[in-house]
Amino acid sequence: MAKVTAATGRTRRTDGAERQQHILRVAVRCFAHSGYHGTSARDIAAAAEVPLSALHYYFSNKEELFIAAFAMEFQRVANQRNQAVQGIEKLSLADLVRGYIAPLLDGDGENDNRDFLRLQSRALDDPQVAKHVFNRVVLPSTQPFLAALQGLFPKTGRADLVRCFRNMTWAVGFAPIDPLYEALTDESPYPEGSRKTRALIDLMVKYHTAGILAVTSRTAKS
Amino acid sequence: MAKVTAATGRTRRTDGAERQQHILRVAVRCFAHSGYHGTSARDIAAAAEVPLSALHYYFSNKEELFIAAFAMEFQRVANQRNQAVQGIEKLSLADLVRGYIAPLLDGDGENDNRDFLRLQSRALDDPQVAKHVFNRVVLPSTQPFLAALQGLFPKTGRADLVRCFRNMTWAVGFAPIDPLYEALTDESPYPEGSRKTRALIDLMVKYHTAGILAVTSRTAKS
DNA sequence: GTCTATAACCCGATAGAC
DNA sequence: GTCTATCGGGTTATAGAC
Repeated sequence: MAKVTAATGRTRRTDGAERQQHILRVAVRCFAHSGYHGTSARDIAAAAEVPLSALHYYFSNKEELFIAAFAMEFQRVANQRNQAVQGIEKLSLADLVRGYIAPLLDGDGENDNRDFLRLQSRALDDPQVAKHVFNRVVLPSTQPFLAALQGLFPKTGRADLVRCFRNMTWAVGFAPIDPLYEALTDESPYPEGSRKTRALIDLMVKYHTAGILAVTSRTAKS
Repeated sequence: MAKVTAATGRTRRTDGAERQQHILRVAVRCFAHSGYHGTSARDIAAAAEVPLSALHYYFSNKEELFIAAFAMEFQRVANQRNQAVQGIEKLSLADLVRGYIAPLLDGDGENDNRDFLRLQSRALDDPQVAKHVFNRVVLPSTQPFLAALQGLFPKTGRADLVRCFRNMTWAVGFAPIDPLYEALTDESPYPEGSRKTRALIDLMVKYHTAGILAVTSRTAKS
């Protein structure tokens, strides 16, 4: 409603680039909560306290806004991941898996990653959006992990390694936001406190390390 | 558009119950493809070649239509699953995992389960719909599997077993419809032919059996 | 660059004839 | 039970004043 602050009489954010960032951050929250089709541009404009036309000025349409918001959020998490993995010279499988999983589950201290995880699942809402997002943003960032995995298991076919990688991706992506986990255990799926976070990370690392090992150990026939 | 067949001059389906079923089947396809918010009631009516008001006559509103469509599809798959598991007296972990995974991936001969898997992911589109669908339909059907798992690993905490179960669920649910698998391998994520289907089932059984074993083998500390 | 106002269209749901 | 027609309100996107 009120798009003007009492103090200045001007709009909430004065600098253009900063306002653009502000819109993106709000868009992440809105899209993460209600999905692509479930969020209207008006919802985002209202939540960001900017007029609707500002969204179309900075981002040509709703689809581009979603992709920009997703790309920003994905890059933030990818940076955390890169920090976690770099510096380790000779990676073990467990280190590699932990390097992928841990940043997703314990955040960076300031903001947790629930909105990112939800947003990632929301990218599937629309087939065209999903195609753009996966091809432009997600796909390139998978190459380092897959290359490292292939380096550890040179005799395993790439398709099988991709299956393993995606098993891990989907499971970790939904674990902290799983509505059924809550219904089945009466606990939040998102771990509260560093102790529970560490326990969940350890569980996931154990599970997926063992899964990958089981698939790669005998690659030929069943 | 044309809601009337040339031959009879009457609407496409004459019997009421049959028409209701027809609408449900079409709704599954539509919702599976475009999601809850991405599919309009008009889309479904047009695809089913019935007037829009027929949807509101048989199902009071869009949300109930989605839940009915989901419940029908879920029950079909649950029946396949029960057939696969029953008759096995003393289940091994691998049998249990295979009993869960195989029906999802090889269908029942007539129709494959891709629409079901997509529909399942679409149930997350709207928080309220997700709550209804998970609590009313999905949650009760998980009890037999979880109870059997707990029977195999009585010393492991229930929360950890639920984590394992959901790791498997998410991974298997998205493996056959994963857009990134296609982008990374240039192959369809849905296995074509019985040979590839068997290979995928074997891979998934191996992966998740090993994952569950790794988590349950030492339950105390890392 | 930033706003208001509005165009052009689509949505779910229902009234009421048959 | 089944249809057509429509209501009231929502949507994305843009035109045009400032």
